[in-house]
Amino acid sequence: MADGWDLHAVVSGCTTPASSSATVTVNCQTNNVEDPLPDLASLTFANDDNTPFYYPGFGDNSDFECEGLEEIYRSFNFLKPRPNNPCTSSISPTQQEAQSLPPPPPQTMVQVQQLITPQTIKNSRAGSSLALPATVRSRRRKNQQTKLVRQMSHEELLGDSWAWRKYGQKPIKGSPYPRNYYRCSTSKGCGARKQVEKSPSDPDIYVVSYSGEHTHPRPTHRNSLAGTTRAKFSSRPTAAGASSEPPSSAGTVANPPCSSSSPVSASSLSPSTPLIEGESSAAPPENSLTDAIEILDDDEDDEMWETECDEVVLIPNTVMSEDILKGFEEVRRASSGSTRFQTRDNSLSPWNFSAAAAGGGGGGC
DNA sequence: CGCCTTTGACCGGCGC
DNA sequence: GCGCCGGTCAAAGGCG
Repeated sequence: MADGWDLHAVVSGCTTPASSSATVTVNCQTNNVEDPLPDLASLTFANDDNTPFYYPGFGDNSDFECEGLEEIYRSFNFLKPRPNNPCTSSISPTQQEAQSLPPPPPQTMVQVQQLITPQTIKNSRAGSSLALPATVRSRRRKNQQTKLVRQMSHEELLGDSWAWRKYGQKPIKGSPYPRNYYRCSTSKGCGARKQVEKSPSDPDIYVVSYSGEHTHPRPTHRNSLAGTTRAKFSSRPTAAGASSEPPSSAGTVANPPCSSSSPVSASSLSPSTPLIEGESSAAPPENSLTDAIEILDDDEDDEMWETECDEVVLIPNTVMSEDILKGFEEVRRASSGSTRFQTRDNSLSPWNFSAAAAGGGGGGC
């Protein structure tokens, strides 16, 4: 999908009126930011609740023009409420400049369609098809699904404290990488879901889509270690064997393509990441992606830039063990050189991201 | 034993 | 109406 991977998603009806229809655009500026430090500097990392991250440009409802998106982000624990701060008050000069500039090129953006209808709400609230008999599966209309789409780095994918379970993987037409599907496994009946796929335009970036709502508090630790470490290398071809990614451990492990979509298995993380909120929030990733967010009215595409909410959102890296970091290094070395790769213990390979993917961005709303 | 990943099949939405 | 495509299910097998 490369440059054209516009993702149509619907922001879960967490807080948006059922009659609303909007598009959320996440503009990943990461690759365009020469110096991410200013962005990081504008961040504050409090830890007084379960939302360890604070993102500039979000928080103050009175000034925040993208309230809907803010809520979405909040619901996903991407944001932390802040006392007061207008959209522009905390952004760096670089970001301000970006705001004053015309919309970035399409290839740097992810457009998320938000078409919330009563049916959408109904479906999402219903909790998902899981509760339905196999013969009465609830399949929401694709365009009506509410999603929050973000682009993340490997590190960011690692920093998700939610527990995710992979339930599917599909090759996506037009994309060399498969899309992986995860649902929250922290609590039964939790409707939070997550999709992770690798950006064709930048193998180091992952496109993560969140949908649904968490029906439980953010876990302080991952509750399951079982089946998280898969040391064996599977030669089994994946449906999307098109992946050009380095065979990740996981990849190799189970699906290279998969790895492609998500570098680290949440599960693989589980055992080694205690998820200390404070700690995680205090250490922004060097490669944090900087995203500009825009709320767009789907019915008024011509006015897509009208809201001018290109707020920069930084998703700081959370917890990453040394092993994982080392694993990344190994993966990168391997990917740049040989075609065959194996991590020291297989289980920590950044490419083994099944759940990690899940881990990616911090859970659905 | 419980939870995980993998993966083919199934199903429904959507475009033509 | 048909076929493509994406999302989900569920069986099988693995790991701690």
